[in-house]
Amino acid sequence: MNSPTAGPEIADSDAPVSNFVRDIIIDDLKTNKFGGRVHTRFPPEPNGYLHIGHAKSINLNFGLAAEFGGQCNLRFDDTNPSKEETEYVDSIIEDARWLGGDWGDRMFYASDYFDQLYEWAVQLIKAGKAFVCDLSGDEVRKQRGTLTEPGQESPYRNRTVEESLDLFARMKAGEFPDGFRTLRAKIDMASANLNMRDPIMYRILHAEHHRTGNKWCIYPMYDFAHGQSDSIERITHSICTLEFEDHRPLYNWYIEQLGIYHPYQYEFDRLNLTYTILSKRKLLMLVQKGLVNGWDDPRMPTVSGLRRRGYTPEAIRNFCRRVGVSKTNGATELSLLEYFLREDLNKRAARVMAVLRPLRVVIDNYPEGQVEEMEAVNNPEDASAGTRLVPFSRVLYIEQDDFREDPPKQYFRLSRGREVRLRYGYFITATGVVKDPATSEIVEVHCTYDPATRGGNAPDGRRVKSTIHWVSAAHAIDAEVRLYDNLFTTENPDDVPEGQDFTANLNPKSLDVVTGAKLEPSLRGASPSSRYQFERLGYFSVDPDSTTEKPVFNRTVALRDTWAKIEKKSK
RNA sequence: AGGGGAGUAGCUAAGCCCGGAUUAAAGCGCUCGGCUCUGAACCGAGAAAUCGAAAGUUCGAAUCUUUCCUCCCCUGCCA
Repeated sequence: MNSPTAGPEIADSDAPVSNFVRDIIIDDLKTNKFGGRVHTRFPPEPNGYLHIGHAKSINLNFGLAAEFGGQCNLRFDDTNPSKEETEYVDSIIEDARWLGGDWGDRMFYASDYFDQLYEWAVQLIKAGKAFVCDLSGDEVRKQRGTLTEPGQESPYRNRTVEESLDLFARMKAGEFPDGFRTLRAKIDMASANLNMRDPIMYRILHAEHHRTGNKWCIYPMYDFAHGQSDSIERITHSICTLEFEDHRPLYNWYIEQLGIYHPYQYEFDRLNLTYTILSKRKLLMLVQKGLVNGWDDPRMPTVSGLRRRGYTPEAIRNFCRRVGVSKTNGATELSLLEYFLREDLNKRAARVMAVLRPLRVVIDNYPEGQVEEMEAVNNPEDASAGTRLVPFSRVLYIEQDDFREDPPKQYFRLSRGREVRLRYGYFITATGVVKDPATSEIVEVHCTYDPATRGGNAPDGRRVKSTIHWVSAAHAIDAEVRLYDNLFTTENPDDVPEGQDFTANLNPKSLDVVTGAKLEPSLRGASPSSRYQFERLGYFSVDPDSTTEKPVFNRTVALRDTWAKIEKKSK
């Protein structure tokens, strides 16, 4: 039985998990580096939907702010109008909020700062730290050098401040076509860090921006926008992923040259999950090619997909906390995520009986036309969930898997001559089967019941080895149930033979639509997105496609299945 | 000698900065047992780590030094 009070292990599970970013913050608080402030930000680019990797970042950034009494902003990194759309910002807001992100009124856009960024660019030109470059994209690439060789300085590098100022103003005024000129920082073409080889600050892009419309035809690069945005928002700890480590010197350079408030960047490892792809580009490809049914397909690792699948924000949050934050790149096992899902659902999901693949059971000695209402516990983990009544009658459905004509050893369920318990019902014993003469498939099982075992207990104390679930045929609701399996068949979907891509590892059996499922009548009118445990099967939630006439359930995750393991081993 | 990161049980990951108080945490996974009207949950036990390798410093090294190995990131006018 579960204890009603929070035990030590529950307190432990809420305790913050030590990580290096947190340690840095604790240090900074100790040395009063930011006057006791902790201010983070979650900075998605609105060019795709959020996925569970972003959830890790959200959890880190908002979690750290909350733990130390600070704040966390939501900021859209929207400096590239050609890839960004309002559909994405809407979904990001919804998803980040669903995950528990609370940014108060601090929702910003890098595009809010375009005017300021432009002024800062002018400031750097005036200081001789930036210049307008007339080189084409190809030429810039050629002159950049390689990993082992230094680059060459642009012939425009030493043009006068006045000329650069004039040209930059004309870039802004729209006098030049896309890609015709750029504004570049004057740093060091010989730097071993490619990001420091006179990086481009602004490029010409005659594209409509989702927020600023046609006001601008020059847009700042990420590097010239991100740190300054952090600075404007007085961010203390700017936490990003590992691939930006190389950018940190540039992040610092801009801030130092500008002489503005200095936030500090720290990098952590992005989340990888086995059997899962977490790349916006690849996820977008799955959507665009119709390999899944949209961003919120329940097989997708997107936040909207997980939500539709039936995940809870708490489960995701606990997972993120447990997975930790470090700088090692590896892949977390999907089973860890599923563990936290089941842990949460076990506490909150009402139990209910549903039969996915029905097999008719006729109880020969049960009075025809009789119906009894059996009392069933809604949630053994939560006494306050109460009980409900489930109708019992002469003809029932049980799971096809729960009857075997030739039971293997260790199979405890129903077979001819064996007695099992119908949960909250009666003990029944199988007496015979009816087969389809054409296919010799079992279509019906005949049983007898023991009237003394009503409710599921034998007064003589005799035991059965198994309890199975059932639904009264006359009272059952028909439903569609969608069973999901991993979207990919391999732990690392990117592990493919030469010349193929990750789609080669797509699991053809990732979706199994069961149309003839039978549900107990209490499920009638179950509200959208509500969650249940179908006893002995798993956790299920109502899909948005569901209607009163045609209920649709998603299997969120199956229950752990020891029998499946035993069966597999004996094969 | 391009630069930047990382290597602790199957996975994730504490500890490393400030060497000894840890028998090198913990969770997941795995194995076994108990309990049970869900083969679930729960409870208990267990296996599992030459701390990437080697050498050095030291009374003492996962922690300090050196060398080596492996993996990841960087040559977008993407973020």
